[in-house]
Amino acid sequence: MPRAGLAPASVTAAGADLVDEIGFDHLSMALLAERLGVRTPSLYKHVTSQAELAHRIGVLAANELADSIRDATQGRAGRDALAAGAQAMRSYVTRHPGRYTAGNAARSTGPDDPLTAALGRVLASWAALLRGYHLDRAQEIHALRVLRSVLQGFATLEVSGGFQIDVAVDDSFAWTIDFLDRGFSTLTAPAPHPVSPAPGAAQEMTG
Amino acid sequence: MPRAGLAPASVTAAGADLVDEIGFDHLSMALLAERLGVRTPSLYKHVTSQAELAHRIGVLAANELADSIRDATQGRAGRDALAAGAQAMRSYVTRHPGRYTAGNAARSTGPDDPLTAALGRVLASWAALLRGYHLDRAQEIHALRVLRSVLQGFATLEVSGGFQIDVAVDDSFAWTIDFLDRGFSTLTAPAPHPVSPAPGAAQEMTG
DNA sequence: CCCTTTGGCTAATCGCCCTAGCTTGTGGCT
DNA sequence: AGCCACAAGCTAGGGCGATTAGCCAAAGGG
Repeated sequence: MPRAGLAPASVTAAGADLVDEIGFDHLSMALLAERLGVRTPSLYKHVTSQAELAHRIGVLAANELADSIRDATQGRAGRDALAAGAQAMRSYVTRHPGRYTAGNAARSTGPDDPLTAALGRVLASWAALLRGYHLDRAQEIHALRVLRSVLQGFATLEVSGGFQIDVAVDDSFAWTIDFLDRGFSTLTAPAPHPVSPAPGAAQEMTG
Repeated sequence: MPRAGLAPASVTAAGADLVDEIGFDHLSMALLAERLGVRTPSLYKHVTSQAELAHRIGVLAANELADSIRDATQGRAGRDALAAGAQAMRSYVTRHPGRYTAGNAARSTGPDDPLTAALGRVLASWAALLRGYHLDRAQEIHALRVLRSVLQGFATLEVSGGFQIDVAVDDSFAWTIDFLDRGFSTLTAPAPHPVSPAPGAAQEMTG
């Protein structure tokens, strides 16, 4: 009987494909084994437990997401970068809902956990993106959290079917990016004393 | 041997308490039975399956959340209402993370499903809250989705430990409400031709 | 060509969801 | 007070999925 030629990475990859098809919470060792043409216990030669498998899928997802965002925002800045990055994330979540869920479910076990680095990459991308808005330090952290909250919430609601009239979801997403961009932009302008507003802000308010 | 005097509602309530303590994904019939001083199969006299139990907990959570938001926003409008409603939700999620997860995991089975009504109540609260900003119809739905996305995302990230420096989470939340309020407020003002900005907006923009 | 390593298999255990069928409180009716 | 129907709890058991133990063969290096 020939061998299947599996490895931790290939098992993880197959698991990632599987959860995207059947949903993260329906992941089972039996199903994955069947998919790989192998008996269930054989998987344990490559992965110590189902929990570890789920964790690996989560790490994979976080890294793929980080790559997507990095690629999408390359060479862009400000509003363009925001739109591209947000769209990249939304598109990734829509195409890989199972992986994304795995990434959310995974919990970092410590600084050496590759998940820590992977999530850090995503976070760094958002932080870099916000740097284009020249916020002061005090607001940066808050803005970052708002951005993460919106994107996470929107993505979660969308894949879980929380938006009933799904016709307009694309519009809502564009509107959301606009909303964020305007919000972040107007943070850079305000001063404690009367000044002439920044051009973008002026157009928003008076025109 | 005396009877335990259980009922569907009391089983659901005990289950809700349980998931808040151990986390929604650790819910088990065995654990709940033990907690109620009863053998596992006895639970099936009151609940048809673990899935149904989880669903009931989700409905309970959605209704409790709707009540909290309604109570918090009573007699308030505009920014006050937004702050109170958002805070009510955040506080509910923080106190009842298991219930909240159950509410998110639950999927409506149809128009007769009480979950549909319960989620509708929450949605209606947010919609009523936004009505105070006098947005045009076209923007209302987008604004509603942004609001839901932010709150859902923030709550999820907070309970899942996604915000590392948890010292400043309260500040970030206040900042977020401010951000939303400013964003929603400036939507009411813009007109296609020069007009004097609304008082609130003017204050924001000019200092 | 042998031998070590290693990936795959079968057999078996454990835990948990759930069903079947018995037993006995409990509340209503006479 | 006594009887009866129903409902709530219990024990026993089936089934499924994760996991472990231990065997056996395939691959690759000497």
